[in-house]
Amino acid sequence: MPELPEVETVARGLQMTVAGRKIISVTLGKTDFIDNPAELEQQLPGQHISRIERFGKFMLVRLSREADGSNSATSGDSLLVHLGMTGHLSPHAAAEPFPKHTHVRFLLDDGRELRYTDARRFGRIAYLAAEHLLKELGRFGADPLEIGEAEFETLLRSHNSRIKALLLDQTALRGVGNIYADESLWRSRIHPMRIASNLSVKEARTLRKNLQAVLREAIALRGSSIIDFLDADGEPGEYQRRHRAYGRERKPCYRCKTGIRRAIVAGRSSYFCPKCQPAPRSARKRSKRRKTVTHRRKRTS
DNA sequence: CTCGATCCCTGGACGC
DNA sequence: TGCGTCCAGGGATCGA
Repeated sequence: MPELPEVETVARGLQMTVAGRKIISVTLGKTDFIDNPAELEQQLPGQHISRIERFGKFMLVRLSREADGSNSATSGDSLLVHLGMTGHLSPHAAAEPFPKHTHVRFLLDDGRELRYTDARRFGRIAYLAAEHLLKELGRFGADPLEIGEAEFETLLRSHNSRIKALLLDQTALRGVGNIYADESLWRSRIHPMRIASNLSVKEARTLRKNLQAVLREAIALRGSSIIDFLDADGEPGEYQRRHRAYGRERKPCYRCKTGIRRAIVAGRSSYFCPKCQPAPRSARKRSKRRKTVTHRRKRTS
């Protein structure tokens, strides 16, 4: 499940291996996850890949009509690529047979093919001219690695949603997904159902620090390989070995040995330590009768 | 504004 | 061995 660290890893790999190459042709398979497939076929051949960067969970393939994309002669057009859950983008020898679920093949001028494979097709590819790109990118929130303390504080204060939901909201912060949300909350001892605006100043600082630390450490280890994430060289990441909460249901908390719990928050599995990350009152089972019946009973299970 | 539900999609795990 | 069922989850969308 590619989140910020995994996408960063792939983008860096591609920057090393395919930046500067010219796209000769484009071959499409299934296109229901592509915004404008015909435009890919029309616009891409002849353009150069000037640079590959990460933007949230997107990869941004910057294109140029010139061989040297170093200056602003770049067309400004870009390919926006989201890996969804199971997307892969990596170069291969063009002669190598391509696997099932290979939906886009960019033939490069050095005999290789940049291939996009995605079994579930939860990903997205869009060819965007400069103006549309800016508009598209404008929908997203701050980069979690760049956001400052004051801005983070303001963000939390202005949302009454659960902190987990806020972390996952790409229009609030771009790039955080389920794994790193849970990991940063565990480190910060904050329950995923806490209301963002209710966090103390100290908690907000702690959370921002831990979120950034988790993301940086994960990038250094080339991401987490949970299901089938592989970097651009086809190598798995190592960060899954460092997970302290995510995927550890019933396993002992690394701090207090209490069994890690799993609950659905913001529609996603959320893992947390019930002792280190105390639940807010608002997280108690919501009953439609709660307004009138204020009884409390012993915790069940 | 915020929530949950639903859908998209396929493969892997699991039970029988 | 094979089949049915459930689950994973990023994101869009819709109704409450």
